[in-house]
Amino acid sequence: MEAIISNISVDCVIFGFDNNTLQVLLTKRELKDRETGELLIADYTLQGHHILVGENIDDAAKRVLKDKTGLENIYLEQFQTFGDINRLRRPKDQLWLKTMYPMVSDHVVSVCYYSLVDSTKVNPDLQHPYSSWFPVDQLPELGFDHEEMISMALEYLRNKLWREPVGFELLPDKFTLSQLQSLYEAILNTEIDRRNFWKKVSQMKFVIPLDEKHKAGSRKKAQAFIFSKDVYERTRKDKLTLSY
Amino acid sequence: MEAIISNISVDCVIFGFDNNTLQVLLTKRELKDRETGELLIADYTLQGHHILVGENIDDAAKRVLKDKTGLENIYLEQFQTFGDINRLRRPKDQLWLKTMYPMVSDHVVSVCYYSLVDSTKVNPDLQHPYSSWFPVDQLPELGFDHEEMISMALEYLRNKLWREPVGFELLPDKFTLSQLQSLYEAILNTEIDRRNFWKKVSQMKFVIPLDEKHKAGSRKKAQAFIFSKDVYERTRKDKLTLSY
DNA sequence: TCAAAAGTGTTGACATTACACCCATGT
DNA sequence: ACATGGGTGTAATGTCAACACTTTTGA
Repeated sequence: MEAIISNISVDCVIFGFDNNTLQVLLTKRELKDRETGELLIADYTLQGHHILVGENIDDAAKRVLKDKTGLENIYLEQFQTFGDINRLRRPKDQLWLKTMYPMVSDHVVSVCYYSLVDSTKVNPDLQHPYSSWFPVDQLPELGFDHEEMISMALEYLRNKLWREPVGFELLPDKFTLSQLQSLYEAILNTEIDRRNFWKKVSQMKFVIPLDEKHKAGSRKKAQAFIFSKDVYERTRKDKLTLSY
Repeated sequence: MEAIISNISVDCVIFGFDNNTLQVLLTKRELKDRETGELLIADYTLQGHHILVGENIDDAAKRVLKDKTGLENIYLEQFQTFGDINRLRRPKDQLWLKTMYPMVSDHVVSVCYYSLVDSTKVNPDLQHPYSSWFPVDQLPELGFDHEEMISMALEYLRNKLWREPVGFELLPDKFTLSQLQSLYEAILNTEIDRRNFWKKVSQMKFVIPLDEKHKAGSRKKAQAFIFSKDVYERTRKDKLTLSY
């Protein structure tokens, strides 16, 4: 077992997309009284871990992700560091820490990342028996300050989606326009006109139509598309306007 | 002297606006050989400090700001945490740390903030004899990874300026439209048509014309404006579009 | 009187929005 | 045959970019 740095951790908000809903991967946290068997704590937390001695924080986040999803080389972005001295001070969190990690410092600063994964590639049940997906708008009870982390991650994701084509990270390599549209609708929590969305997307040179057709649960077969990061990088123009 | 947490620090990129230029406040770092008097290190760094035991990281940033500028309640935003194990590994930085702070950990994670100040309210020479303002596009040699921090802070500031009216933090309470315009031009590094800018700004209900006239170095007196945060908060509508 | 900055409107191009019908296919 | 989602065009509106002349006033 490698040595941890006890006052710095990383937490990962792992987003996936399924059933036309934006989901978050959470891990169950349970604590029973040793004698009575009474459930003292039963809630969920994000995936996180302390950083190791000699480990970059970005690498710590990648490690957590690999451990919990089995995935590597996925979209990962640091969005905020939580360093309030009271962030672990709720009684149930104190109870959890005292019981499970008695040696860990009382003031842990957590560097938070969000990552976007193609949820068809993750099988949380196999990877980690206590993990499961929850829709972002129907979260269970959460430990620590993880609810705040998720809502802040979502805010960052929304802002990012608005400016950069990160949504594709959440879809399989090949996708249809309606999948893409419902992804945008789910993340931005809005409705989009299908024809206008089509028009917008067809201007994006980096969304490339394939010859293939997809029978994505629909009656009529829909055209499949892929996202080309390469084309995106080459054709991006950093427009600046004055608009707020 | 209060106890510090040796592996966590905050660094502040303090932006000001003067001479129609976006400026950064930097502190001189000098190290001379004790015997020969030879200058071993002569460069600049950001303002930073380790967090104290029992101190929130946001409060640590406020403390650094207060110490270096004398100002309180100013715009401050956490933008990124630097946690690479090699970030302090350049020979001159190692020499500096070994000489000045021999007890400090080798792996310091730094939580970075940028702040926006009305530079007319700061007198860095009085506040701190080794501090001075530098235009962001004419930086001196910098210690540690502070050059990267500044360029990342600038990126975050640009994105923010695009979406929210933070620029006013850099101006005196009363300002003219040409001051505001040259602020936008300096930060976004672009030229803006004066008439279009005027049109845009006059739609912003939170930029409020005063009866006063200002003789801001110009021949003709210009109208003075103030920014109302209150009006902004009440009239903001979070528009979402699909545009990148 | 003139140089330098302030103040102001119009037009064309482009982007966004709203909206309705036909098509292909699996049931 | 029909229900479901796929595919497409047009008109109205709003926003952005380009552009030139007059006014004020300090030197």
